[in-house]
Amino acid sequence: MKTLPVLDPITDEACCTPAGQPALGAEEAKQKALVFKALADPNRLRLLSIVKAESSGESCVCDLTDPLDLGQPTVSHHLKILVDAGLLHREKRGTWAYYSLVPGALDSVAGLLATL
Amino acid sequence: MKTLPVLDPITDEACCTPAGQPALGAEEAKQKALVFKALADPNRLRLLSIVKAESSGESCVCDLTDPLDLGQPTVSHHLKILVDAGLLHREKRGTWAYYSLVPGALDSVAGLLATL
DNA sequence: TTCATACATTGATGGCGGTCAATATTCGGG
DNA sequence: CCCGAATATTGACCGCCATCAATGTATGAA
Repeated sequence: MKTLPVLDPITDEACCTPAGQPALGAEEAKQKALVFKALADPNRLRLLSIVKAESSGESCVCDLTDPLDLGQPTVSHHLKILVDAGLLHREKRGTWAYYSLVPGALDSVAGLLATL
Repeated sequence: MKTLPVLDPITDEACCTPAGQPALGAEEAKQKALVFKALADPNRLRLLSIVKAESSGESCVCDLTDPLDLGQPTVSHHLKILVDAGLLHREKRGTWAYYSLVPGALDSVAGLLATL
Protein backbone atom coordinates (compact mmCIF):
# COMPACT_ATOMS: atom_id res chain seq x y z
CA MET A 1 0.00 0.00 0.00
CA LYS A 2 1.16 3.48 -0.78
CA THR A 3 -0.35 6.74 0.37
CA LEU A 4 0.11 8.88 -2.66
CA PRO A 5 0.42 12.66 -2.49
CA VAL A 6 -2.31 13.55 -4.96
CA LEU A 7 -3.02 17.13 -3.95
CA ASP A 8 0.11 19.27 -3.96
CA PRO A 9 0.80 20.76 -0.52
CA ILE A 10 -0.07 24.10 -2.09
CA THR A 11 1.42 25.23 -5.38
CA ASP A 12 2.95 28.63 -4.72
CA GLU A 13 1.01 31.31 -6.52
CA ALA A 14 -0.39 31.00 -9.97
CA CYS A 15 2.59 29.58 -11.77
CA CYS A 16 2.57 25.94 -12.69
CA THR A 17 0.04 25.15 -15.34
CA PRO A 18 1.98 24.07 -18.46
CA ALA A 19 -0.25 25.80 -20.96
CA GLY A 20 -3.92 25.12 -20.34
CA GLN A 21 -4.69 24.57 -24.01
CA PRO A 22 -3.28 21.18 -25.01
CA ALA A 23 -5.94 19.42 -22.95
CA LEU A 24 -5.26 17.01 -20.13
CA GLY A 25 -2.85 14.15 -20.62
CA ALA A 26 -3.85 10.70 -19.48
CA GLU A 27 -1.59 10.86 -16.43
CA GLU A 28 -2.64 14.30 -15.22
CA ALA A 29 -6.26 13.34 -15.66
CA LYS A 30 -5.71 10.25 -13.56
CA GLN A 31 -4.16 12.28 -10.75
CA LYS A 32 -6.86 14.93 -10.75
CA ALA A 33 -9.57 12.30 -10.86
CA LEU A 34 -8.23 10.88 -7.61
CA VAL A 35 -9.16 14.06 -5.78
CA PHE A 36 -12.66 14.10 -7.23
CA LYS A 37 -13.02 10.41 -6.42
CA ALA A 38 -12.44 11.33 -2.80
CA LEU A 39 -15.25 13.86 -3.05
CA ALA A 40 -17.57 11.56 -4.95
CA ASP A 41 -19.18 9.99 -1.91
CA PRO A 42 -22.03 11.54 0.10
CA ASN A 43 -20.68 10.39 3.44
CA ARG A 44 -17.24 11.80 2.72
CA LEU A 45 -18.78 15.15 1.80
CA ARG A 46 -20.64 15.12 5.08
CA LEU A 47 -17.44 14.30 6.94
CA LEU A 48 -15.71 17.29 5.38
CA SER A 49 -18.71 19.43 6.17
CA ILE A 50 -18.83 18.40 9.81
CA VAL A 51 -15.11 18.93 10.33
CA LYS A 52 -15.34 22.31 8.63
CA ALA A 53 -18.35 23.35 10.71
CA GLU A 54 -16.68 22.45 13.98
CA SER A 55 -15.74 25.65 15.79
CA SER A 56 -12.55 24.06 17.12
CA GLY A 57 -11.58 23.21 13.54
CA GLU A 58 -11.11 19.57 14.35
CA SER A 59 -13.16 16.47 15.13
CA CYS A 60 -12.34 13.04 16.52
CA VAL A 61 -13.70 9.86 15.03
CA CYS A 62 -16.12 9.35 17.90
CA ASP A 63 -17.81 12.66 17.02
CA LEU A 64 -18.12 11.61 13.38
CA THR A 65 -19.53 8.14 13.81
CA ASP A 66 -22.91 9.22 15.14
CA PRO A 67 -24.00 11.92 12.64
CA LEU A 68 -23.52 9.58 9.71
CA ASP A 69 -25.20 6.25 10.14
CA LEU A 70 -22.05 4.23 9.72
CA GLY A 71 -19.87 1.92 11.74
CA GLN A 72 -16.57 3.14 13.13
CA PRO A 73 -14.40 1.10 10.73
CA THR A 74 -16.25 2.56 7.76
CA VAL A 75 -15.76 6.10 9.04
CA SER A 76 -12.07 5.47 9.55
CA HIS A 77 -11.92 4.13 6.02
CA HIS A 78 -13.48 7.27 4.58
CA LEU A 79 -11.25 9.51 6.66
CA LYS A 80 -8.18 7.72 5.35
CA ILE A 81 -9.30 8.36 1.80
CA LEU A 82 -9.77 12.05 2.53
CA VAL A 83 -6.34 12.23 4.17
CA ASP A 84 -4.70 10.44 1.24
CA ALA A 85 -6.36 12.91 -1.10
CA GLY A 86 -4.76 15.76 0.81
CA LEU A 87 -8.04 17.19 2.03
CA LEU A 88 -7.85 16.30 5.71
CA HIS A 89 -5.06 16.36 8.25
CA ARG A 90 -4.76 13.73 10.93
CA GLU A 91 -3.22 14.34 14.33
CA LYS A 92 -3.15 11.73 17.03
CA ARG A 93 -3.25 12.98 20.60
CA GLY A 94 -3.44 10.27 23.19
CA THR A 95 -5.99 7.69 22.27
CA TRP A 96 -7.90 10.07 20.05
CA ALA A 97 -7.34 11.00 16.43
CA TYR A 98 -8.25 14.53 15.47
CA TYR A 99 -9.07 15.38 11.88
CA SER A 100 -8.97 18.89 10.48
CA LEU A 101 -9.30 20.52 7.07
CA VAL A 102 -5.99 21.05 5.30
CA PRO A 103 -5.82 24.84 4.87
CA GLY A 104 -6.42 25.84 1.27
CA ALA A 105 -7.15 22.30 0.15
CA LEU A 106 -10.67 23.05 -1.04
CA ASP A 107 -9.38 26.09 -2.88
CA SER A 108 -6.79 23.90 -4.56
CA VAL A 109 -9.58 21.68 -5.81
CA ALA A 110 -11.35 24.74 -7.17
CA GLY A 111 -8.08 25.50 -8.90
CA LEU A 112 -8.09 22.06 -10.50
CA LEU A 113 -11.43 22.91 -12.04
CA ALA A 114 -10.12 26.17 -13.43
CA THR A 115 -7.13 24.49 -15.06
CA LEU A 116 -9.02 21.78 -16.85
CA MET B 1 -34.26 6.01 -16.53
CA LYS B 2 -34.38 9.57 -15.35
CA THR B 3 -32.03 12.37 -16.22
CA LEU B 4 -31.88 14.29 -13.00
CA PRO B 5 -31.07 17.98 -12.83
CA VAL B 6 -28.25 17.80 -10.28
CA LEU B 7 -26.47 21.07 -10.97
CA ASP B 8 -28.82 24.04 -10.67
CA PRO B 9 -29.00 26.02 -13.93
CA ILE B 10 -27.14 28.75 -12.03
CA THR B 11 -28.20 29.97 -8.64
CA ASP B 12 -28.52 33.75 -8.92
CA GLU B 13 -25.89 35.48 -6.88
CA ALA B 14 -24.78 34.42 -3.44
CA CYS B 15 -28.11 33.80 -1.83
CA CYS B 16 -29.21 30.27 -1.29
CA THR B 17 -27.08 28.54 1.29
CA PRO B 18 -29.33 27.82 4.30
CA ALA B 19 -26.73 28.55 6.92
CA GLY B 20 -23.43 26.87 6.17
CA GLN B 21 -22.93 25.71 9.72
CA PRO B 22 -25.35 22.82 10.37
CA ALA B 23 -23.30 20.60 8.11
CA LEU B 24 -24.62 18.79 5.05
CA GLY B 25 -27.79 16.76 5.31
CA ALA B 26 -27.87 13.28 3.84
CA GLU B 27 -29.92 14.37 0.85
CA GLU B 28 -27.88 17.45 -0.06
CA ALA B 29 -24.73 15.42 0.25
CA LYS B 30 -26.13 12.84 -2.12
CA GLN B 31 -26.97 15.49 -4.72
CA LYS B 32 -23.59 17.20 -4.51
CA ALA B 33 -21.79 13.87 -4.67
CA LEU B 34 -23.45 13.24 -8.03
CA VAL B 35 -21.57 16.16 -9.55
CA PHE B 36 -18.25 15.01 -8.14
CA LYS B 37 -18.99 11.47 -9.31
CA ALA B 38 -19.23 12.86 -12.82
CA LEU B 39 -15.78 14.41 -12.37
CA ALA B 40 -14.27 11.34 -10.74
CA ASP B 41 -13.19 9.64 -13.95
CA PRO B 42 -9.97 10.47 -15.83
CA ASN B 43 -11.57 10.08 -19.24
CA ARG B 44 -14.43 12.40 -18.34
CA LEU B 45 -11.96 15.02 -17.14
CA ARG B 46 -10.15 14.72 -20.45
CA LEU B 47 -13.44 15.08 -22.31
CA LEU B 48 -14.21 18.30 -20.44
CA SER B 49 -10.69 19.50 -21.07
CA ILE B 50 -10.84 18.82 -24.79
CA VAL B 51 -14.22 20.48 -25.21
CA LYS B 52 -13.01 23.47 -23.22
CA ALA B 53 -9.81 23.77 -25.22
CA GLU B 54 -11.62 23.71 -28.55
CA SER B 55 -11.54 27.18 -30.05
CA SER B 56 -15.03 26.78 -31.44
CA GLY B 57 -16.25 25.90 -27.98
CA GLU B 58 -17.80 22.67 -29.11
CA SER B 59 -16.77 19.19 -30.21
CA CYS B 60 -18.57 16.32 -31.87
CA VAL B 61 -18.24 12.74 -30.70
CA CYS B 62 -16.07 11.80 -33.65
CA ASP B 63 -13.48 14.33 -32.51
CA LEU B 64 -13.52 12.93 -29.00
CA THR B 65 -13.20 9.23 -29.77
CA ASP B 66 -9.65 9.38 -31.04
CA PRO B 67 -7.82 11.39 -28.32
CA LEU B 68 -9.03 9.04 -25.61
CA ASP B 69 -8.44 5.42 -26.40
CA LEU B 70 -12.06 4.41 -26.11
CA GLY B 71 -14.80 3.06 -28.30
CA GLN B 72 -17.57 5.31 -29.54
CA PRO B 73 -20.28 3.84 -27.27
CA THR B 74 -18.10 4.39 -24.22
CA VAL B 75 -17.48 8.02 -25.15
CA SER B 76 -21.19 8.58 -25.65
CA HIS B 77 -21.79 7.01 -22.26
CA HIS B 78 -19.34 9.39 -20.56
CA LEU B 79 -20.78 12.37 -22.37
CA LYS B 80 -24.27 11.49 -21.19
CA ILE B 81 -23.05 11.41 -17.60
CA LEU B 82 -21.48 14.85 -18.00
CA VAL B 83 -24.67 16.21 -19.56
CA ASP B 84 -26.82 14.73 -16.78
CA ALA B 85 -24.52 16.35 -14.24
CA GLY B 86 -25.17 19.72 -15.87
CA LEU B 87 -21.58 20.19 -16.99
CA LEU B 88 -21.98 19.74 -20.73
CA HIS B 89 -24.59 20.90 -23.22
CA ARG B 90 -25.64 18.73 -26.13
CA GLU B 91 -26.88 20.11 -29.43
CA LYS B 92 -27.67 17.88 -32.36
CA ARG B 93 -27.18 19.38 -35.80
CA GLY B 94 -27.82 16.95 -38.62
CA THR B 95 -26.19 13.63 -37.95
CA TRP B 96 -23.66 15.12 -35.58
CA ALA B 97 -23.94 15.87 -31.88
CA TYR B 98 -22.01 18.87 -30.63
CA TYR B 99 -21.02 19.10 -27.00
CA SER B 100 -20.09 22.34 -25.27
CA LEU B 101 -19.34 23.45 -21.73
CA VAL B 102 -22.35 24.79 -19.86
CA PRO B 103 -21.38 28.40 -19.07
CA GLY B 104 -20.54 28.81 -15.42
CA ALA B 105 -20.94 25.13 -14.64
CA LEU B 106 -17.38 24.67 -13.44
CA ASP B 107 -17.72 27.79 -11.31
CA SER B 108 -20.87 26.32 -9.79
CA VAL B 109 -18.89 23.26 -8.82
CA ALA B 110 -16.31 25.49 -7.20
CA GLY B 111 -19.22 27.05 -5.34
CA LEU B 112 -20.25 23.63 -4.10
CA LEU B 113 -16.85 23.28 -2.51
CA ALA B 114 -17.15 26.62 -0.79
CA THR B 115 -20.53 25.77 0.71
CA LEU B 116 -19.54 22.47 2.20
C1' DT C 1 1.00 -5.89 34.07
C1' DT C 2 -3.72 -6.03 33.06
C1' DC C 3 -7.73 -3.99 31.37
C1' DA C 4 -10.66 -0.78 28.86
C1' DT C 5 -11.01 2.71 25.38
C1' DA C 6 -10.31 4.80 20.74
C1' DC C 7 -8.98 3.90 16.46
C1' DA C 8 -6.96 1.22 12.47
C1' DT C 9 -6.69 -2.90 9.65
C1' DT C 10 -8.18 -7.21 7.50
C1' DG C 11 -11.27 -10.21 4.98
C1' DA C 12 -15.57 -11.00 2.95
C1' DT C 13 -19.71 -9.55 0.50
C1' DG C 14 -22.93 -7.04 -2.42
C1' DG C 15 -23.58 -3.51 -5.61
C1' DC C 16 -22.17 0.10 -8.62
C1' DG C 17 -19.56 1.65 -12.69
C1' DG C 18 -16.41 1.51 -16.90
C1' DT C 19 -15.82 -0.94 -20.97
C1' DC C 20 -16.97 -3.34 -25.21
C1' DA C 21 -19.75 -5.90 -28.88
C1' DA C 22 -23.93 -5.81 -30.99
C1' DT C 23 -27.95 -3.48 -32.19
C1' DA C 24 -31.13 0.41 -32.68
C1' DT C 25 -32.04 5.17 -34.16
C1' DT C 26 -31.72 9.22 -36.74
C1' DC C 27 -30.37 11.96 -40.49
C1' DG C 28 -28.67 13.30 -45.25
C1' DG C 29 -27.80 11.83 -49.94
C1' DG C 30 -28.76 9.50 -54.21
C1' DC D 1 -37.29 4.72 -50.80
C1' DC D 2 -32.95 2.77 -49.69
C1' DC D 3 -28.34 3.11 -48.10
C1' DG D 4 -24.48 4.67 -45.37
C1' DA D 5 -22.71 7.58 -41.69
C1' DA D 6 -22.87 9.44 -36.87
C1' DT D 7 -24.56 8.67 -32.56
C1' DA D 8 -27.33 6.42 -28.91
C1' DT D 9 -28.86 2.32 -26.47
C1' DT D 10 -28.75 -2.45 -24.74
C1' DG D 11 -26.73 -6.39 -22.52
C1' DA D 12 -22.99 -8.59 -20.55
C1' DC D 13 -18.58 -8.90 -18.19
C1' DC D 14 -15.38 -7.55 -14.74
C1' DG D 15 -13.02 -4.83 -11.49
C1' DC D 16 -13.48 -1.49 -7.94
C1' DC D 17 -15.69 0.37 -3.87
C1' DA D 18 -18.69 1.00 0.27
C1' DT D 19 -19.95 -1.49 4.09
C1' DC D 20 -19.71 -4.56 8.00
C1' DA D 21 -17.90 -8.13 11.40
C1' DA D 22 -13.92 -9.50 13.49
C1' DT D 23 -9.47 -8.62 14.87
C1' DG D 24 -5.24 -5.94 15.68
C1' DT D 25 -2.78 -1.89 17.81
C1' DA D 26 -1.79 1.65 20.93
C1' DT D 27 -2.59 4.58 24.69
C1' DG D 28 -3.96 5.68 29.46
C1' DA D 29 -5.54 4.13 33.95
C1' DA D 30 -5.69 1.08 37.86
